[in-house]
Amino acid sequence: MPFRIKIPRSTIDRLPLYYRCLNIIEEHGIEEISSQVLGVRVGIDPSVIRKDLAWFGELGKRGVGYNVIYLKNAIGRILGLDKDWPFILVGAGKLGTALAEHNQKYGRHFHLVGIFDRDPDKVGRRVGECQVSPVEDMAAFIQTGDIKIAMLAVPAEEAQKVAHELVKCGIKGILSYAPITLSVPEDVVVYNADYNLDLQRLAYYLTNTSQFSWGE
Amino acid sequence: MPFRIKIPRSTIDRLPLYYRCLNIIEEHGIEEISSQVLGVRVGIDPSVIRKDLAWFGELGKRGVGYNVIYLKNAIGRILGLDKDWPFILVGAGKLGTALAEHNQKYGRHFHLVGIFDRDPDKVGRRVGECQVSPVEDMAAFIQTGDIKIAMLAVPAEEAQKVAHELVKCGIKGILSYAPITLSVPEDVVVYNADYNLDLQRLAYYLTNTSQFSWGE
DNA sequence: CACTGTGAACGCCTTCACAGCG
DNA sequence: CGCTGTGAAGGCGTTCACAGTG
Repeated sequence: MPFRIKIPRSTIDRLPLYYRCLNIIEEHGIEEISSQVLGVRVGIDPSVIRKDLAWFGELGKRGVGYNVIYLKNAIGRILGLDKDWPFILVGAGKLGTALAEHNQKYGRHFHLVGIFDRDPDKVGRRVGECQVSPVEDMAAFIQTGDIKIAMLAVPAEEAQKVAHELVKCGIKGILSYAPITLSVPEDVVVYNADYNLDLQRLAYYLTNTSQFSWGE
Repeated sequence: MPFRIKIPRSTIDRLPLYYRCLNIIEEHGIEEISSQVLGVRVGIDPSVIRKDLAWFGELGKRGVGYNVIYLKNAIGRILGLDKDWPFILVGAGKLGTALAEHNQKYGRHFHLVGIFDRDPDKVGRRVGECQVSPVEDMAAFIQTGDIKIAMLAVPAEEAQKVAHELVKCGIKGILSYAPITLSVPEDVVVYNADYNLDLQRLAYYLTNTSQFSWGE
């Protein structure tokens, strides 16, 4: 159910924050929540929340607030979390390995189904619930499995080449831990998870000590 | 050298992208670069780059472009990378451990100087170049070392409590891998590195296949 | 002549205030 | 009466076009 109108990117970026928060609120057994209270929890202005949600219809009840479970599910559907997203990991180094094992705990809607590495020493190793496969098998795997998402945790030098190959195989979304800007076609989405970027942004705010600012 | 005027957050968010790119360009031995060419490399519109840089003075030469090394250093200074940033890691689980070991390779301006964990089994273990210390030692360590940055890689349940403690000890910037929204005072900056957020945002764009969008 | 620096126009997100409903 | 949904106002970053300069 793609949406006709163009939703602001900033809205989309916030939806996962709401979603994450609603999960916790649900666990607390709370059934209704106002944009006010939710706002405090996620650190976002209530009117922003209402505007964000309004893009997708009337999700709340006037005079009452939002039903926690209903809203959570609605946002889930909007984000596309009503289906399962298989994804692969390229690069089974230290970071890649950790990501793979870490994933077990959290990913409810995202399932790591394959790990690939160039290094023959790593191939065959068991990492989390997968076994590392040689990159040569990657293309076929992506295509037969209809995989759309890839995590990229290879060294800078290889990242662009790998990204290019991923795209060629049909990958449409890349979460990249590589410390370079990837060049990809317009219909492919890249998110940058290189944490040095965030550290540097932190450094800026700590250096220029105004009373900024707030996360995400 | 804090800046008087309020620089747009979006500008600050892009500076590390420029910086990262300029490092690579420098390695290629290129000496001058135009906003045009840099724009292609970082995937950002040239006029945005010029506007961003203009906040900090006249960094380029009209008719010529930007001197790569000079610009790199200028951005480095702006971000506060002319000094070293020691930081600590809290949480020596799978992810924390990987981050610690990964850090060796990249961090030029950020140095991991301490790792803390509650679990006695993990305390004493060697991770990267540090040894895991008990959380009880954390407060003293932060204060005597005048540490300002912390990476947070503890389970969701503990994250808020730990964050609170970090702030109390004088931490001003947190890079959080915990899957919750941290509540911190206004003068503390939090960046969210929980990759489930990014995966969900990816899922949105893949579900609502317009010809969006672009990374970072 | 090439490319930066910049004021002005534009467009978009956020803020605000209140109308609409339960 | 409380809180959402929403049009209108405002603020802010981006885009544009060109003046400025080596």
